Amino acid sequence: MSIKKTLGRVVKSTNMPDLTKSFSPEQLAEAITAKRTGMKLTLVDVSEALSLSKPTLIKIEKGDTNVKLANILKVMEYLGLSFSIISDEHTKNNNTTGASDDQWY
Amino acid sequence: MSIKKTLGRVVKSTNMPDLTKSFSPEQLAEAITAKRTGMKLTLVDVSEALSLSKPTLIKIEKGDTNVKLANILKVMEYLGLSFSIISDEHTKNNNTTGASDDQWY
DNA sequence: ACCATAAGTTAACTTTAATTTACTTTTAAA
DNA sequence: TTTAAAAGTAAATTAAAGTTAACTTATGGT
Repeated sequence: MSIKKTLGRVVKSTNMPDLTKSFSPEQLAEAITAKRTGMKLTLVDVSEALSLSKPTLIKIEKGDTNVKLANILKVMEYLGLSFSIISDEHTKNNNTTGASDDQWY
Repeated sequence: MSIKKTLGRVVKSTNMPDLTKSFSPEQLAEAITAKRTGMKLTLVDVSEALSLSKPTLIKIEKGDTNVKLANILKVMEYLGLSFSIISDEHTKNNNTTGASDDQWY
């Protein structure tokens, strides 16, 4: 990690988005950028710490989903973010038969 | 989608994992498999509906994180699953300076 | 206005995920 | 216990993600 971190001026410092809402890629991107800037880390700080290239990190922070999950999880873990899984219960019922045994959804 | 879906016998029908637990790739994999089997869909059903190859789907259901996020999201959306983002607040404090302005985390 | 630092872009290249096809194994219904 | 459908695996090819390195564009402090 770079020594200059403590000397660095305060950068943009994006506001934290509402994390209770259900997921969207843009929202994840915002959360990551907000966390990183809030912790006063540069893209290079993170990219060096995680051995991840800067272009990939930027793709992640732009909400591009054409990125390996592994890389996104590395970044999230490093910044103290994580997912939880939500099951949209009883919403879509595309059964042709109407059979309804053994179903919890 | 295959016509034989209504004729198919009931497959494994894995139990739904506890989604309140903190996120792990394995848990996501379990949730996806549980949802799919609960909806009585085969891997080929899903793979055809989403134009996604069977090997990739299997990687996802095995918890392999070397998969594009886009593909995982396609599957989740189709099955009625989604993420929410969690911020582990006030947990890791790796400041060297102790400076604490402009920080919400 | 200057200047250093961070952010973002681009192109050539490397690595690897994803597909295709075919095959093997497992599963459960008849 | 046969047997057809589903799950899982493997190898070869294709498509695309990831890296590197150099460059351009912001951004903010002095």
